[in-house]
Amino acid sequence: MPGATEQKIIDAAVRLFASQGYDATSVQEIVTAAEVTKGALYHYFRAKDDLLFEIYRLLITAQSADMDRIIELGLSSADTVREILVSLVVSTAERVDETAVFVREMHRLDEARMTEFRAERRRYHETFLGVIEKGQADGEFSSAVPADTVVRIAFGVVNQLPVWYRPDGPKPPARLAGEIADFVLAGLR
Amino acid sequence: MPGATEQKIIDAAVRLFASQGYDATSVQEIVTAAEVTKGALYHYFRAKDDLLFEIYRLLITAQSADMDRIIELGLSSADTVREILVSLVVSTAERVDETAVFVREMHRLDEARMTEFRAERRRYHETFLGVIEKGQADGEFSSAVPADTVVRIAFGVVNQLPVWYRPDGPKPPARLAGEIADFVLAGLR
DNA sequence: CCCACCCTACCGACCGGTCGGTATGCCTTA
DNA sequence: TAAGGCATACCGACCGGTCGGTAGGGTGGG
Repeated sequence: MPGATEQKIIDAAVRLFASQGYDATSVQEIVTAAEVTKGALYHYFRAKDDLLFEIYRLLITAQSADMDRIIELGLSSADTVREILVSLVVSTAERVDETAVFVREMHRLDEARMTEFRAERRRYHETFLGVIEKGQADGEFSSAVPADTVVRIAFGVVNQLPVWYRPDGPKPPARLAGEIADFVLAGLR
Repeated sequence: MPGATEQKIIDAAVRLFASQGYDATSVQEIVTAAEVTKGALYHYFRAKDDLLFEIYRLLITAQSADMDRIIELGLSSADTVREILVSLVVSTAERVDETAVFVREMHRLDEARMTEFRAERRRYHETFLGVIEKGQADGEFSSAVPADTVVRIAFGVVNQLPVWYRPDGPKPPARLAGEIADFVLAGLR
């Protein structure tokens, strides 16, 4: 539960990292945009890359929770896949900047944090994979295309979303999410 | 037709930019890796970001040419889509580093070059879009999901490929490409 | 045949400037 | 009056880019 100053710093960092990149954004720019000073930033964060870590943590925690919640509903495989995709696309559209930073700058994490994140991503990845494999085993989905490729395709669109999605574009996020889910499910028949 | 020294510099730059990012890679690192000196680098390139520009140019030129060549074959919509996807996935797998740099650092181009690249990308994008729309108009493809969403999904996988593809992984590129094409075409029925 | 001349390719010490991070102390609130 | 919650001034490392210089091969006049 970050305080007001902490939150202002993170918000400014996300916005600047998303538009210019991590290295191209100086600490001075961040504090100026957040209307605080360097003293305040280094009071709350030990180093610049703690900001990156915090951004990732917030994003991945929220997404993991969403997926777990959906799976516990115990829907059919098709409905589970649809719900996961829709929730993922909608929540990604709501947080395009965070996602853009995450996708572009993940490799800048140090060894320890990288390992931690890879484990979390892997868990996330394999949960979704499990849903599709179950649907294939039950005969609800076709087995023509291996499940891992389907997962790659699904996450591919989502992670590229910050590249082309614009909040003021013609299609609202919910409609986009529906179209993407339709297409993936069509491919699974 | 770059000379040996020039080529060594570009190769080193691609490798380093892909693994550490553009800003995190110093000119000194590049020349050390390429076994040349700063003098040599600045003899061939006016500035560090000329290297980025050159990397993008090589990549996009090759891919555009591939797509044009396939379209001129005059195959059915389904076969054209399949050929485009297979060629794109295979050529991207062959140049994962270039693609990783392209996807992650494109926003660092200056205004003029950015405009030029957006135009080229748009053309590329719309050519593929045209193929799918034609298939839908002919009744060869379903119109359930709008063509632009399909294009986004297809380019999404390809651009995310550098994140997970490993040349020494279990699936050879051609097989991966086939699976992806199968899935997209299944979604278009 | 040779030597003066030149030109391309390359070298590496150096510079101005910026950046992440720190040291120190004030000031408010409990 | 102690303790967080900041502000300000500053540091040293490093970075992209420059610049005076060199090595060596081609070439043309004598």
